[in-house]
Amino acid sequence: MSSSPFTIAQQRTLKEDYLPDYLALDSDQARKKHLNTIVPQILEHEDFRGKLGSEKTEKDWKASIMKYFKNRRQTQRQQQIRKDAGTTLTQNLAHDPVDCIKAMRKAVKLFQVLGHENLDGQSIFKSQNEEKIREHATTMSGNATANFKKALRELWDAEPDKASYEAQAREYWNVPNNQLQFLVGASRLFSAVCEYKHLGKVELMLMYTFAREDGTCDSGCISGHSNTETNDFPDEHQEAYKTFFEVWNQYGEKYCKNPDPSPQKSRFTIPVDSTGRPCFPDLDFEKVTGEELREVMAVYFNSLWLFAGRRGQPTYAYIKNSPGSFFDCTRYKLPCFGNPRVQEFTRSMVMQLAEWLCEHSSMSAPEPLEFLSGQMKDQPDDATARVEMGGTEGTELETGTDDTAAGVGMGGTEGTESETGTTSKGNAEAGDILEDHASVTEAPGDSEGERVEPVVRDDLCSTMRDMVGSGVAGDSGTEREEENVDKAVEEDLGGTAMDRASGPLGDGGTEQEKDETRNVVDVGAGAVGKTRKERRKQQPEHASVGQTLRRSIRHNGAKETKEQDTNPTPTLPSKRVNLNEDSKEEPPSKRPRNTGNGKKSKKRT
DNA sequence: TCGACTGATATCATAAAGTG
DNA sequence: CACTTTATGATATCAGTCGA
Repeated sequence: MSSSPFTIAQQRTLKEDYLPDYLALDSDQARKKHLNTIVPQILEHEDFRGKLGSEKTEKDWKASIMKYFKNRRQTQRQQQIRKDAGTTLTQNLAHDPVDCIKAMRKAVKLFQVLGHENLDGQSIFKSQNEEKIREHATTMSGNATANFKKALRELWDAEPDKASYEAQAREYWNVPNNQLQFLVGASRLFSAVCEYKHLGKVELMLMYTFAREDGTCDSGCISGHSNTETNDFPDEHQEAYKTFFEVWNQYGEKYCKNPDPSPQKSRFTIPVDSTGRPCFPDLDFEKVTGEELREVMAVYFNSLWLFAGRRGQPTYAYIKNSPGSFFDCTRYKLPCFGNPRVQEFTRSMVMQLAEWLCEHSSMSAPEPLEFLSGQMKDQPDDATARVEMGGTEGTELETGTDDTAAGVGMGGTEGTESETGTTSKGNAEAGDILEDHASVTEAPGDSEGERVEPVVRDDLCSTMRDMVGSGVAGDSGTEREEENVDKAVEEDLGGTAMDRASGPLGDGGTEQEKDETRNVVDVGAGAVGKTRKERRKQQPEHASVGQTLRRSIRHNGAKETKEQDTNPTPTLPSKRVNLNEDSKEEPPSKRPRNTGNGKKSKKRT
């Protein structure tokens, strides 16, 4: 019954053209008189005349129209009553302890960005094949809910191309986004803590500085107020804040700034043949150290992997277990295979494989090794696989700003992580993102190769003000713009992940030179990363109210910036509580209370 | 044991129509 | 006209299952 008898256009006409005047009248008599005037007009309106269904007589339609207005009047009245009676109640909702507790719990999860939800190939597979899995589940006996998991397991086990899913999973993993998530979480937590009132009246402000791999720092603050009406400190004391901010920036940069991110060029290069296929370089094994050999090999496989149109990095484990799925075993009889960066792949195995590659996969070889094409084959520009690799790990390969770049989202090699602990490039920063909607004029895409995931969501119900500096601390403090993040660019959430594993040295990926004509791959000769599997993904959450984020993106020492890539990554697997959904949520104070009537949940949008 | 995921169910706001 | 009833949509919550 809630479905309107009128079409969308008719509803719009009623609502926009006629309703305001009707509701503006202040007496029943005036409304009645007005109604008698407008109903005939409406029936003659181009959206209505001849467009009202035959299921009702004209008299009935006239009654429906009148009813529409009367119902609206009734709704207006009830809302007014509610408002009058519950002004304080509404206020209290913002401070509802239960809501606050919930917010805090969610925030805690957010802070556990690194500790939740191992996002792996299977979860990607699940998200992309939900229907298929569901169908499969229905064919099984027993509990449907439980069957979903069984079905998933079965289909996943049977999936021949797990590697591509694994590669995709790696893309959802990067530090900049973790930083954003941290801010979202902090913002929400501050709000919840302040509103919970367990601390009584409270004012909070968190100053932060994040380091970016391109040498810049990203500073800002988060505020929380027990009274949401309270101004942020930076607003109320702009000069003082500006002064403080300068000092803070100096402090933050002192301790957060990363070492020179310039790439370390290697003395080795990965040659590329006329078709763009990377070939194994001719090496003098007498002059190559074991570590260098591993590195060269790793980069070579990365290049080859990308050349095949695959994403991420080679999934060595899967390749090893199912070589036939990844290359033509009849043509290429590798003596052994494994991740050259891990010690489990022994020195002798590395040598064995290197010798084989030198013989069978060099520029002079008739049939150099080639991976079977992956699902990215249709993506342009990846033939040369972003071959510029200044640094060490394959991470450099993914520095392309273009989402179509094959080398997207490569963290460390599978099971590999930088031992430097420094995060990789991909400065798809919250700031960048948020700056978009904060209307900051200064181009924020301050890092190259950044993989900007437009993960802006409106879940940051706080306001975010960016302070974009260009080397002068706090120099733009007055440029703050406040804008409800609800209005923020909301893109595909796919990119909430980030590469965690970074190149051991240099992270030269930031130095990507997109010279498509280059036909060699510079191989960084950095140290081999240690193995450690840490692929995790944070659960997106929404921020709550009552606090403000201010950020300052500092570009000190940043190299030439590139246009931020706004292409969303492949869609992040939709979750029951996903960002999109969450992001639609309004702050408790504004959010309409839960509605529902016991019907089955409909597919969420 | 706990957290995550699922489908099922409960709750509430809203809109259209019915009733006195 | 005011109020009630009915239907629907959206979201929260619950219980069962699985895996770490």
